[in-house]
Order: sequence, then C-alpha cells, then structure tokens
Amino acid sequence: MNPTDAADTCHGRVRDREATRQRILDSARELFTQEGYAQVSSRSIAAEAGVNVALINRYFGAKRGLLAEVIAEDAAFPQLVQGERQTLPRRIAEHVVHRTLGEGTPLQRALLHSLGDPDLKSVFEERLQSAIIGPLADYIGGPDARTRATLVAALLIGVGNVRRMGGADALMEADADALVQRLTGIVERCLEE
Amino acid sequence: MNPTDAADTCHGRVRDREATRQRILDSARELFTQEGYAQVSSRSIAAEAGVNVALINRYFGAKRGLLAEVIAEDAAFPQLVQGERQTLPRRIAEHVVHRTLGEGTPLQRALLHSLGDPDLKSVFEERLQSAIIGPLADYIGGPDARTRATLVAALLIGVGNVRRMGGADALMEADADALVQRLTGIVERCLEE
DNA sequence: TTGACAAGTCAACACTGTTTACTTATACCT
DNA sequence: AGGTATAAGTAAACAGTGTTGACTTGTCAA
Repeated sequence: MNPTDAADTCHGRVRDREATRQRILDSARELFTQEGYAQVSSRSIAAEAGVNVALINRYFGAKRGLLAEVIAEDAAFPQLVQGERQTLPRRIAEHVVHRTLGEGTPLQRALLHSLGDPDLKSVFEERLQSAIIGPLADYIGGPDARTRATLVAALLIGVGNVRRMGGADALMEADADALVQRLTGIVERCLEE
Repeated sequence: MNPTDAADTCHGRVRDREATRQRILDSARELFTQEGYAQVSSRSIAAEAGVNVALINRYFGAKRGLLAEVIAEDAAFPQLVQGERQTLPRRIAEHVVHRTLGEGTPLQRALLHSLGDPDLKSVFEERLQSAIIGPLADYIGGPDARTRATLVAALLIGVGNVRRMGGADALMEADADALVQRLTGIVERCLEE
C-alpha cells in the first residue's frame, strides 16, 4: 500500500508535516479574512483543518505566527508600484476606490480586522515597511521620499479603517469616477516634492 | 457618625454607587490609554479601582461599555472645527503634527490601541460620525460635504495608525513646519469642492 | 524485526469576560 | 428605636481563550 495515498491512517490521513502545515495555513487564511484575527480561535482553525490544536503552536510558534504567514503572501500593493511614474497617483486612487472600498484584498481584510492587536504590532510594522512604504519610496525617489510615501500609506490605511468602522458610507455612495479624480489629486499632493 | 465619612465600612469604603462608578471609570481610562483595551483585563481594572469585578458589568453592561464612556469624554477634535474657515486646513494639519504624531489625546491613544476590536466596532462607528465627520461636514458645507469630511477623517486616522504601527518614523523625523505645510496642502485638497 | 525519531494527541494550565445566586449595608417608614 | 425593602457589593462558577508538556503512535532506516 502506497503510504502517500489519500487513504490513510486510522485517523484518516497520512503523516505529512508539510501537508498538515498547509492545511492549517489554508484554514487560517480563510477564517482570518472572513471573520478577523481576534474572532477566530486556535481551536476553530484546528477543527476546520481537521488537525490537533497543539500543531498550530508546533508549526507556527503561536497564533500570531499564522497571521504573519498569511499576510506575507499578499502582494497586491507592490504590483501597483510599477509602470510609468506619471499615472501612479491615479493607479493608487483606483486601488483605493475599487479595492479598499470594495471587498479588499485578503491582506487588507485581515489587517483591518486585526489592526491594533498588541502581539500583531511587529507583524504589521514589518509588512507596512517592506510592502508599502519601502517600495513606494524607492519608486518615487527625490527628497523626503520616505515622508511622502508614508503620507500615502496613511491615506490608504485610513480609508480602509474608516470603511471598516462603517464611516465610509459617504465614500461608497459617491460617484466612483469623481472619487477617483479627487483621490488622484490628494495622492499627487502627498507625493509632491 | 456621619455615613459620608471616608472612614467607612468593614471593607474600607462607604457604599456609594456614583463614587464607585467613577472609580472604575478612572481606572479604566488610565489603563486603557496606557496599555490599550485588549491588554487590560476586567479584573485588573477592578483591582486598580479596589472594587469587585462584577460591578463593571453591573454598571457598564460589559467591558466595551467602559471604553465607550471613556472615549465619549474626549472632545479634542470638535474644538478644532471652530474659528474661521480659511485656516481650518492649517489647524487640522497642526493637530496631526502636534497631537496625533505626539502623545495623542486619550481618545486617540485608546482608539489606536483598540481599533479593529470586533465588539468595539459600533462604539467607534458612532464616535467617528458624531465627533469628527458630522461636525466637520456641517462646518465646511457645500456639495459632497460628507465625502470630503470623510477623506479628512481617513487621513487623520491613517496617520495615527501608521504611527502606532511604527511606520511614522519618517514623519516624526521630518521638519515639523514643513510637514504642517505639506499636510495643510493635502487637507485643502481633501476639502476642495 | 527492531529502534529511533518525527508527527500527532491529550489533558492540563492560567487566563479571559460574564452571569448567577448570595450577603450585607443603608435609608426609609412605622 | 426597630424592622424591613432595596440597593450595593461579593463570591463562585461558567464557558471560552492561547499555550504547554508529557504522552502515544505511525513511519522509515538499519
């Protein structure tokens, strides 16, 4: 009998470290983006993955390690920082209107659900720099590149947060094209030398 | 013997609903602004106040009721929305640089520590509208007042969040006056009709 | 076949917010 | 003054959390 068969051991599965790790990660991503970090318990992730709770800590150190890995996969924003410089503000504005104000990327959703969580601070800290501010600053260049990039990041995150707080009704009801135009102007102002 | 004396009952205090409520509230404000909502347990608030845990739920319904009451006291932003219209963007910019990027108001600190907390959503939701977007929209008037006010709110909250995530180093190292100028321009852009 | 080692399990730990049933002090009324 | 209703305060339990250490069991190599 082939030990890699799906048809398994007494408990229904072959012992495969990597496969189990991936199962947990998949369940975590699913649940985190659906309900947010704090709302999802380790036990429910384990149950969804059909796995023992203790394995989360074995493979990811702690629950936060799961989120760290989940958000590390997302690469929506870095893709934005490519193409011609002139239309960057518009691309960012469109990203805000169609992504941030829409469903949002998995990273965004997890991030906005879970921002402010104490033991996630370092996770977000790293990600904010490496995925948003850093690439953007490098891309725009010029004096105070980092300052200007940080302002754009603040705007992005702020819109996301306001939306999550249910305060973005006005933005979502507004005419999308007009909003893109307005945001383009704001981002231009942020990036101005 | 005067029953309102500080010198008390067997457990060291007179029974006084309002005074006890205030004690709890004071301890909560202190601890929330120092360490953040999630980090502070009901029991630690009760201990700090020298009071039984169950009284928190008795007087405030639940832990979230405590934060709701704490942040309801803060009125830093509404004060901003007074005075001549022309200099509003500059006042907001200065608020961001000197308050948000500095120590922050108690509300801000609590808010930024605790944003994203699920059962606080409704609390922040209400506060965002009644203390920031609402007053600002009324003040600026004109078409899309609410949309424009929401963008400013997003910027404010975004800067606060980025700072909390440790991503605002660039902003805090930047020349304060120059930053105020830049932010004034951005806020003007947000408010533009 | 027998070990060794990894993968997986189980039960416990200390902690959380919240609720219930309880005791006790206060203030009012006869 | 004495008795009593009512509110203030208490204690203990509940169900849930993340995390840990000692345990069992499957798998693969010698």
